[in-house]
Amino acid sequence: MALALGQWGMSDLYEKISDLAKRRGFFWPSYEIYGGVSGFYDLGPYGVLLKHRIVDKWRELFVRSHQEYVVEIESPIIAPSVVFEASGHVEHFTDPIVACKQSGKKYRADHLIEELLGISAEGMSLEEMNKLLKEKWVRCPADGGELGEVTAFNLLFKTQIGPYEGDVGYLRPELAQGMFVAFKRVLEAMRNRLPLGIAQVGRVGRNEISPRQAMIRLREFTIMEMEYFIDPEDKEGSCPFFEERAKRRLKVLSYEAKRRGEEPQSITVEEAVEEKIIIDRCLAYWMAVGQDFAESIGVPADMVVFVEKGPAERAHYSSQTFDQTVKTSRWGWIEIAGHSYRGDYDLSRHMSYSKADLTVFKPFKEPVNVKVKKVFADKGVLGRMYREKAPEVISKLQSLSVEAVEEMLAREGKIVVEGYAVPREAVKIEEVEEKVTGKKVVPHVVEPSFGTDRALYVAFEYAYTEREGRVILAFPRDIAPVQVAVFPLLENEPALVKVAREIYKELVREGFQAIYDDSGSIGRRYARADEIGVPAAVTVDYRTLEDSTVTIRDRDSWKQVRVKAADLPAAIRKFLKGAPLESLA
RNA sequence: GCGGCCGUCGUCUAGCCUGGACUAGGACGCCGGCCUUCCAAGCCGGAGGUCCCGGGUUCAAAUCCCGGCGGCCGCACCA
Repeated sequence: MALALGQWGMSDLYEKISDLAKRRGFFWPSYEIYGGVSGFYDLGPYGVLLKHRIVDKWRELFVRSHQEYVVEIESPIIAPSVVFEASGHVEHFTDPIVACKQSGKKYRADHLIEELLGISAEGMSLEEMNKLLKEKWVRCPADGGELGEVTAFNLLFKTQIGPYEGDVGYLRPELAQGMFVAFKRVLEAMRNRLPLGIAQVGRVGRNEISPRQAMIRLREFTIMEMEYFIDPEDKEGSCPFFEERAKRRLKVLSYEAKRRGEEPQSITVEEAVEEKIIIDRCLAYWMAVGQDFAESIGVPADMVVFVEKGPAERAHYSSQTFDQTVKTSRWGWIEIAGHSYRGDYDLSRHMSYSKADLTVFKPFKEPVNVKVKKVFADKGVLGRMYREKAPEVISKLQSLSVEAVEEMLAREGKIVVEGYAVPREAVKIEEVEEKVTGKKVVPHVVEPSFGTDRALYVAFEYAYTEREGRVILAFPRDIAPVQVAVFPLLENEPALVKVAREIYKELVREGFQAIYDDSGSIGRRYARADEIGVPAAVTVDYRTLEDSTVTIRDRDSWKQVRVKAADLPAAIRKFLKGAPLESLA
């Protein structure tokens, strides 16, 4: 069924899909009547249905089937600037740009430096680039005009919150920060246990400089993402379902192998972890779930490759990232997901910016008694010495570490805190026994993040089939936007039409996404249904009037079976779950 | 952002070079009717076009020129 690639010329398939998508109402460029704005796409009636099914598929695989550990939330698409300052996006999610004062042309400052001066601009600050361009008298390559200041073009969409210009807000470029910011609440609601996955489906915006590639690179799109929080000291316990997919095979291309020019290797999840190709068990496990997801939307197993990103290509927060790529006809291997090990970068940053405690208390199996040295102040002595200043001196003193106090006493025979002298006799260091019931840890995060629109396009590519001059969208049955079509054999036979309409209504009542069609010949209607990928077509014929049976026709084989009309909902349900057509009879 | 190619009913396209007879033609699709006992049959009728947008040249512009927008390809970019 999925012979799609290779069957078509390189750009051929894209053209066909693009036409079909517009013609039948799946997707098209937005704002067409005003000339269009690149980077934005509308989903039409069938496109939305298909997207819902793809999202449901993802939700089933990542959330529902792991519901003991993974929950879904929803957070706003606009955040106050501090959130993206903490996340590093305000600083890092930028390109340096410089404009010619004469022509107004804009250039990437780092590119000018690299091309005109032959100096690598990697890691340079804006000031450094600015200084360098001025020192070397770099002029506009187009007209020799003087260049302005180097500024950072930030890919975040900026807005203001409320009527005050100072209250800058940003449209989120990823969902992750919503989960990090809400982490404490969700953790509490889930009774403070790790591992904890927080998932979300939502729209994000990235103000790309020049987006192209139709639905593949958009300025606004939908992401399906999960932040999976784990105890960094308990890698084994962090992935309790690891065995379920330990033997799952993935095609992986490590950064080192890529540099050596090697091909991706087929390897099991277990082996990839043992051989340290994937640095974390959870990362590997969720990659395997990602593999399942790709296959569930119709991508053949060997058309999915996980490609590791190199140190310079990785995002600022990541210590290992794999792009989950899928082969497409026009754009080659495209990324449908990123799988990142984000460590504790995000939570640590939010802790320092917000001052909130985002650690997780990790109880020991049994409380441990530990002997610790503590600094005690003799309040009597200090009280008499410092009077009303005494409480401050005492608290300062006790905030010092035991080591610092011991060191100072040994060296000077007294302690000086913030200019207050504390004599030796006012300080006591004692060893006390304390009961410790656990410790606080900052969780690490594993993040699988999927682009929904890309998944939708990829599903389209692998579904697109031509047979005998007809187009069939052979989506996996359970993601088909419309599930069942109902036809009377002839359109001008009132008895057939009446029964067919009743059956259609019954199927709608039963919760199916169905269409009714009585226009044109029966063959034409089958063809129409094939073109939007309806897996099952029910036909009411003369025999229906005699014995209340109807035929079900399979989109992919064009074969039919006859079933009792009363059994239709159950039969269709079974069929959509993958039962062979013959088993329905 | 740079360079190349391109932009005509819903879709694909003819016309553009060589301006006028274009009331912009066709095919498919769509809608209505007839016919039809299972795979885009046939017949009849119908709807549907800012010829991407703006400006210029001309008596006259889908057609020539300029600018913009959008698309595709290559380079760059894509935490």
